[in-house]
This record gives sequence, C-alpha cells and structure tokens, in this order.
Amino acid sequence: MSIDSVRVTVDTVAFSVQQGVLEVLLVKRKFEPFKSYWALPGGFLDDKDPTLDEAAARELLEETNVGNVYLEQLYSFGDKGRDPRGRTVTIAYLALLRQEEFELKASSDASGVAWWPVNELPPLAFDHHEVVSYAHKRLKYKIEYSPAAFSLIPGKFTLRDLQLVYEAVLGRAVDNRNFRKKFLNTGVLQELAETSQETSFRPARLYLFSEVDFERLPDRPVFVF
Amino acid sequence: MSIDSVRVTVDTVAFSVQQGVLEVLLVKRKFEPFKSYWALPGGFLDDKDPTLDEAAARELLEETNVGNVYLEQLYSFGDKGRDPRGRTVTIAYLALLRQEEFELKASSDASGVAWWPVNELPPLAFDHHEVVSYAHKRLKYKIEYSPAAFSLIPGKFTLRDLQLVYEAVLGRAVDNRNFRKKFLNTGVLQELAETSQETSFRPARLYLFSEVDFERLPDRPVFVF
DNA sequence: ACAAAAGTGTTGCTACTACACCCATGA
DNA sequence: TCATGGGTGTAGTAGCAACACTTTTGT
Repeated sequence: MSIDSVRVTVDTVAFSVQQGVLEVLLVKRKFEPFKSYWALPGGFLDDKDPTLDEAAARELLEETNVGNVYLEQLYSFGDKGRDPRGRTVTIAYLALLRQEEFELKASSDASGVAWWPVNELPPLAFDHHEVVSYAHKRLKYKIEYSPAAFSLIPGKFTLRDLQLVYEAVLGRAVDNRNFRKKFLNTGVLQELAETSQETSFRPARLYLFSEVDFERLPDRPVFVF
Repeated sequence: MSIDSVRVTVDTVAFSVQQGVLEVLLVKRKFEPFKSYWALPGGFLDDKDPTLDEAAARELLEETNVGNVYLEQLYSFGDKGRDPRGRTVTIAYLALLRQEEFELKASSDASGVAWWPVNELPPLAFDHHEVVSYAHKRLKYKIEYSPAAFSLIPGKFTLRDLQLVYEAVLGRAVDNRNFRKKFLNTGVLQELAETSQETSFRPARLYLFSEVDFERLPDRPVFVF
C-alpha cells in the first residue's frame, strides 16, 4: 500500500452566464506540469481546512479572488496517471456566480485568470476537460429541479435574464410563452413594482426569487421546458 | 501544507432488499480505531488501483467476498477529525445487489460481515451513519429515473418483486394498479411465458428488464408513483 | 414609423391520481 | 372454501407542448 503517496486536490468548475453564453473560470499555469496550460482553479487539501467545502472555497479565493459563492461537491477523479507527479485524487466542486460581482486576480503561481466560453475552451491541463464536461452535465440536471439558475443572475432580474440562463446552460432555445407561464405558476417569483431601465426598448418587469416559496414546493419540482 | 498526511479510503454502501426490507452490508472492525464497531466495507486506496471504481470493487471483494456488482461513486467525505488517526478523505460508493448471489466472507481484519436493515442500524464507526443516509437519499432519487431497481432483483422477476423494491427503498406503499400500469407502459419490461411457482397462491407472471428499450426512453424517464 | 423586446391565451393531448373488485391457485 | 396475492378499468384532473400576435418603449 502506498498510502502516503496519494495527494488530494480540490478543484472548482465555476460557471457564469455572460450575454447568453455559459462560461468557465480558468487559470493559466505558471509552473510544470502543464506549464502555460489553462486549468481549473484549485490546489492541495490543507490539513488546516476544516472541511472539503471550505478547502474548495479557500483555493478558489486564493487563485482567482472569487469568494462567497454557491459551491457544491461534484465528483472525485482519481485515475492512475492523471497527474504525472504521482497518484492524485481531485475532488471537483461546482460553483455558480455572477461575473460582475468579482474582480478576477491571479495568484502568484498563475500567469492569468479568465472566463472562457464552455464551447470554446483551450486545451486544458490534466483531465480537466472531463471534469468540465461532467460539471456541465450536472448543471443541466440541477437547473431543472433546483433553484440553481438564480445563482447565475442578479437578485433583481427580468424573466428574460432567467430565460437566457436556461438557454445558455441547456444549449437550446425554449418557448418563451411557456417559460413565463410555468415559472410564474411555480410561485417562487416575487413581482416587483420596478422595471429594468437599461434598454432602448420596452422595459421589463423585475422579479425576486423567493427562497421560502421554493421550500414549499413538492419534493422534486420540475423547471423543464 | 500537509500533503503527505492525507489518507484516502474508498468505502462502499452496498444495498439489497430482502423480504421487502432495505438492508446495508456492514463489517465488524477487529482493530482500533472503533474496534468492534460495525462499519462500511472499504479501505485505503492502493497505488496499484487503476481507477477509484476499481479500488472500491477490490475493497468490497476483499472485505466481504462480494464482487461483480453495480457500483457508482457517491460522494467524498473529508471533514477534519472524522478519523482519529489523521486527515482522511473517504470516497464513498453505492452498490446494488442481490443477497442470494453472494456468500459473505469476512476478511482477516474483520470479525464479521452481515446485512443490517437500514432502519435498525447499530452504532457505526467514523461518520458512516452520515454516509449511509446520504446513500439512501441518493438511492431514492436514482430509483425514480434510472433502472437501478433492477439491480436489486433477479433477472426474472414478478411485478410484485419490483414493487417491493420500490416500497422498501422509498419507505412507503405505492398503489399497485398504477404501479403496474405505469411500468408496463414504459416498455422496458419483457413479458415471459413463465410464471413464478414458489407460492401457495396464484402464480405471477415473470418479466425481464430490457436494457435496450430503456435506452430508447426520453432523457429523464420518470418511474415515480 | 421603426426596431426591439415585453407580454399574453387557447386548444389538444398526455399522463397522472384515486379508487374497488374479480380471478387463479394451493392447501 | 378460504386465504393470498395476481391482475384489471375508468373517470376526473392537471399540466404540458405547440403555436402568433399585440403592446410598449426609445430613437
């Protein structure tokens, strides 16, 4: 048994939607292995991290300056040979956030941080392509029965904002009549008196997501369209 | 950073249904920590294991003599303090099987192996209660949109067998008229000419699960009742 | 008046729920 | 003939998909 030669990292697939495009947060590696490749933000589990979730949050903050976001554990990857330095188990996390809320800042062991459209990724370090595609698949499921979409839009949003998130994540158009009807019927949207102003055309009504009303829904609400 | 002090184990929550009762496979620990407590079968990731899945299968076979079963990764647990020996990350697996197909055999570092009803578990080592309850929750979901239930019954089965599995896993009765109707309509059951004989009352028709027909179903078929 | 997106209603269909009784068999 | 599960049908309802046009606003 080679217990002590196993290393554990915690990496995060952070998604956001920008102008209708689903994007992933990547950092550019400054050191070997995979020097100058783009990779998921993450790093070694530290014995001081109280939990894996906190380790993921810590690494994400250190490497990209993104903090205080929705994070959930995704899957663990541990095939022999996925890291040339030796046996490495990576616990992957999923994060959902709004780009506008953060100013990206690379850590000293990276030469860059950037958002990349999930459909136009550069070559990635390790098996990070596989990790991203697993995360994307999971997000598609999540968005259909959880309030995950609301982590990707501002607190006050229009129905269009919400629909754009669904279309970006699912990768297909949805019927907007049915979309609105269905979402308004769920009762998880709180209509505001305000309207969005930034447009040169008809202003749209703003809504809030109501967490409490969401909790009142049946076990597995379905937001599919 | 304390990279080398992190240990990785792979533990399995193996479920089966026996006479309408959902049961979990446990081993009795022979050594400290938690000596003589019951625990999930599992052990340290070995550098020779090509994948985590294979590590889980290997440990399950070594510790209980159960092999060649449906296995899927569940979740990773890594809170500080969950193992008194030091930082330990456990990658938990879910297994589904039929008790009749295996003869349990404890490994030399265990003093027993047994099936325990999930609702009457003894005190467990480490945070294994949490792991089991996570696995149970996941199984409830899985059974509703995947053919997981068929891993818990023999190849040839009656609709009653199938219904008992759903009731055991979900922990509630289901309407048997609707259950039959719905399942027969999915088209994933192949009716056989044979009937089950072991009863002292009316024999029931036997069915086979058709994997190919299952693949033809929509993305997320729903077997909920 | 034009461009752009906001917003809305109806119809047909499918699929779910709820519910109660007769049937076949072995002992 | 009795006990036990095997097996079936219907009616009401809810919710989904498909589909096109009018409204509001800024320029």
